[in-house]
Amino acid sequence: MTKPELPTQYTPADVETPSYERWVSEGYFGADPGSSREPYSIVLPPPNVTGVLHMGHALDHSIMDALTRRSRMQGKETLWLPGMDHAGIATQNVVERKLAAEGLSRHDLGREAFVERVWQWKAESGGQIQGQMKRLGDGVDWSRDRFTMDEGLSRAVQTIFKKLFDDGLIYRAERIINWCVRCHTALSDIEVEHSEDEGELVSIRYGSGDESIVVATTRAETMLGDTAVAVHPSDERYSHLIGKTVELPLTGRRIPIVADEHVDPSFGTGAVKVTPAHDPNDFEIGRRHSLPSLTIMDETGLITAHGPFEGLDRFEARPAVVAALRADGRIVAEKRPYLHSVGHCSRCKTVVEPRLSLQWFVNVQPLATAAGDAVRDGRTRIHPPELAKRYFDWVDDMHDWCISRQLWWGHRIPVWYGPEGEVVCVGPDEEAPEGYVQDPDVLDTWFSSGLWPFSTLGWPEKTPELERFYPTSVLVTGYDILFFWVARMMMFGLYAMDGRPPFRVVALHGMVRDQYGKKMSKSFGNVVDPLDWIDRFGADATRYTLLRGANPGSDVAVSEEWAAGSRNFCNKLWNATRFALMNGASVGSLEGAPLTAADRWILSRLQTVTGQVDAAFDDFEFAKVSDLLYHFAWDEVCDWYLELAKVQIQEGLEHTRVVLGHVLDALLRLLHPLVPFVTEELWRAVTGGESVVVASWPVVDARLTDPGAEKEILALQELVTEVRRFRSDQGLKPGQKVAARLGLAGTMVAGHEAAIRSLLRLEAPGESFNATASFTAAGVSVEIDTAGAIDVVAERKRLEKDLAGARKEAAQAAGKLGNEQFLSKAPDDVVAKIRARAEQAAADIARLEAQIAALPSG
RNA sequence: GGACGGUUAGCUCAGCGGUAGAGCAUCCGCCUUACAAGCGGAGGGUCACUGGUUCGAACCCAGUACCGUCCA
Repeated sequence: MTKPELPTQYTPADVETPSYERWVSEGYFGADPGSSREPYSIVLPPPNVTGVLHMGHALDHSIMDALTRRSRMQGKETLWLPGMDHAGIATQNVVERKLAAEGLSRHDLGREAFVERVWQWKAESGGQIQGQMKRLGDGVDWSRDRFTMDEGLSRAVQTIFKKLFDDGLIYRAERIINWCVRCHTALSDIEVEHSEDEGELVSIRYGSGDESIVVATTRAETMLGDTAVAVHPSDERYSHLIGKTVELPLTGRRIPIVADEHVDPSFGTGAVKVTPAHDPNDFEIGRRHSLPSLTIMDETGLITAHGPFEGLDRFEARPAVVAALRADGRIVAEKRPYLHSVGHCSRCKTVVEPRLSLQWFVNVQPLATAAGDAVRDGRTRIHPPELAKRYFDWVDDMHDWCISRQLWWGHRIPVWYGPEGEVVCVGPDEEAPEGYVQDPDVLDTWFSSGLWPFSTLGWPEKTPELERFYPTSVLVTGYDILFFWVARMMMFGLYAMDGRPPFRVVALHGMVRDQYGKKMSKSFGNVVDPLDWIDRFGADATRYTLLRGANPGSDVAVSEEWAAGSRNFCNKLWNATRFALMNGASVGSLEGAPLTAADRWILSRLQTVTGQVDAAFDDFEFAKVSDLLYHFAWDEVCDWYLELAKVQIQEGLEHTRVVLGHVLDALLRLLHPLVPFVTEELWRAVTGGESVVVASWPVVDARLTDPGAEKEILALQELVTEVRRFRSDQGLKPGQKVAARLGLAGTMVAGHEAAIRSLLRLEAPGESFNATASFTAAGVSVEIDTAGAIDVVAERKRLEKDLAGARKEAAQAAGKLGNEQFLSKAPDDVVAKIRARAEQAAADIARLEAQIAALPSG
């Protein structure tokens, strides 16, 4: 077949989109549950329907793509299943903002029309990330694309809700929950982000005279809702007050002083105000002492009742209350600014308000225990294992999960209320009784994404997909969401699938950071857009940059320079292949070919590298995989073998073309999972094959391992490097040819004269040959006619540096060998190694001293 | 306050008991017919600190300091 002439530079934009489209249209990424091959499956952590691709996704996806592409090449029936979640709060916010621009609120539309609007938004502008995933090259099975609000997945949600409800694991209760006054909804603990913020600490005197007590608070306005003051029962300072009442300032109410074990007597004054309706700890104290709960704030954060404060926002009420207390002489101390931990809504960053509210909860205790046990007994392996402790810390101390959200976009809670207060949970295909009204709330988005590993495979139906691909082989995600999302999938998976966990392995990666290891943030201005890199450097370079830094569980620092470096690497592959093709490289049988030492060396190295790459892949060591292949490709294939091959081709060794083809074929296949586009282009050119996507993964051929050839080429490299150093020190231009006499007879590199002369640009000595410099390198005596006086100073410097190195070496070795303890206690092979080193050093010293002595003076 | 991780070349990181490594950056020299997105060469580190274990410690142990992350 004819092979296309390649341009001198790789242009990713020319090949990426057509390649991707061809892969999809050929159906390479489709998974067949009916196949008899070994299954391998990964579900994509569903991005938000509102989301766009960021570097975190790019890393996550590059890893999954590398794993599934390799698995596919290994002949496994590989499923990588894509999809999105409906992102309740985020999506509702987006659509509400659009409505606001039209001067409308969701209430103007009503629930049904609003939800219709959200679907319309999704159809028009949701899921941008899917197009971006294609740019990155994600080999997902698009025919199995799922969305958490789809009919099937909604059915899964309703099914598991009903099951949990019937098992008594879902209940409704009035509790203190995290309330976002902007999103107007409850949040679970994990949707709250804590930060150290500046606030104030105000100490307030309650009561008067002997019967007064000082409490401190950072939320002064909540005193309006206080229903007690609590002290520790054994705190002698206050024992006389326990059981009495004090007057609550500004309100005229009298509130009791109660004794509670949970009060820390060493904190502040040792007395705490108790606001059961607005603080989780106070709520518990209130429960223990049967205190009333007074709600003093509405759901938008405005103070309700209490005279002058009515209608004030909580942050306006705070100074107003403090001012009123001050006027009343109640303020004992004020600390401002006062640093303390404040919770914020993870979606909109508004300060979260603890609020007493009637909500639905999952009793997680039995589920969390099972989730912990699955990892403890090894059914699911967390990688790297150090992170398992964090997982245990989380699942072993999990609080009940608040799952109701006061939103319209999401899975509506399948609970209906009857006219007499009846409560029924309605399963799929069931009808609520006539006259019943459905709960208005929807479920937390995590409730549906917690079902992802099996709802996407068709659960609750017993589908072939579920049978074949569950449990999934590996979950790839960042360690930052190990606690909530992973734990939730584990809980639901074990619960729904008869104790079978959803993944065999959880492989965790870190966060993507900038070149100084700083977190990427909009406010810091160091955010890199992966699409910008894909445009400028190519998808392969973007992926390679991320994978090259991806050590298990640790963060990845990236910069533009490294992306450029990755692009350069792709270009190197391009040009190496171009060279090979220009020289007729092709795949074929090596059987019976007159392989040279160089051929046997590169083939041997290929086996070693293949084995190392496999091991690293199996351990999710993507940085190592990348590094191994980078060095093999660049340093060994390009820098050495191609140069040696030039000589062989010139000598008419035809089989060299096959060796070139063989090595490139394997190298490109090994690299394909990391850099799919450039390898596809080149592999097709070299082999004429259909696609590297469906090519087989290289396997180690132990027969090609050749330690003898490796040693021989190592010696050759040593010699060439030494002579290059001499040339460089002597200011001989790389391209400048000089005459040299080489004492190769009897050395390990005796058969490589042509290669040595070619690599070093050394001509055979002519009649006028006059050695102006001579030295020994790798056991070979080298005499060079530099066609003029040599730079004696440079030469002396070079030799003396080597001599100093050899002397240091000799001293170190002698030190060890002179130590009785070392000789008697160190293993024999170590002692032998040191002895050999001492002998080598001694020989080097003698040789170098002689060379220095032989230098012309001056 | 608790837990975990980190501290190795200018930057980002490997190495985890037997001669300190890589990429990028730096310096010098080269357009040598695959590649200047390249080629050849060079410089650069009391492996945070203090003790301990060991014939031998960047590596194991203890403590200290600083940084980071999560939880409270």
